Amino acid sequence: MKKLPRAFYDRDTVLVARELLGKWLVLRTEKIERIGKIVEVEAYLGAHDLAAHSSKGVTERTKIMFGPPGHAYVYLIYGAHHCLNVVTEGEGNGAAILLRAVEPVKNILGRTCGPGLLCRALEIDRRLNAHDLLSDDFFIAEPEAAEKLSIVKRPRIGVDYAGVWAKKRLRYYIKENPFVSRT
DNA sequence: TAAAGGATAATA
DNA sequence: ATTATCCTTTAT
Repeated sequence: MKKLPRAFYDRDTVLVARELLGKWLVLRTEKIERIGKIVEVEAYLGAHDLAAHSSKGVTERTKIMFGPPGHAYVYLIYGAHHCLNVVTEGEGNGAAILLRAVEPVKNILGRTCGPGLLCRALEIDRRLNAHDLLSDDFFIAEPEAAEKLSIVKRPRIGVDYAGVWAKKRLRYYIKENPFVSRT
């Protein structure tokens, strides 16, 4: 299992988002290793993207998005659910990719369709905020057997307030994969 | 379709 | 200190 290098994240966010599909999200705790295959993501392009948290500038919460690429940005939404993002591009850009769904590969609890459930299934919470994805207990890896993927582009979800940005097709998922949250 | 839930950021 | 807001889920 090959861990993705820092350089993988330090590129155009849309490109990284598309290439993240089919990769393995690996999370190790003391006793157990959980693996989920990424099947659905959304790209958040940075401070100019009104749908992204970083569009409001650097704050206590969003400063991780402006940090170096290859880090996890985990936040609590609606007081009840966690969302996992991956920081991309260079420092100061504020770009990130939201992981919306994974397909269970190993030791996954329950359903994983949707950002909140994904985090619940992998037992992700704010303790993993700002975690380095090049660490040994939480990272993204190249799958052992690369498969050919059909990728579908769709508008993002839950961002109607973002004006023209709400219509941009920055959500990507693997075609006909039963684990994507909505089609 | 609407309410829940808690942290966050803006206002004071 | 108080309030509006929120990249969702679940239940009615």
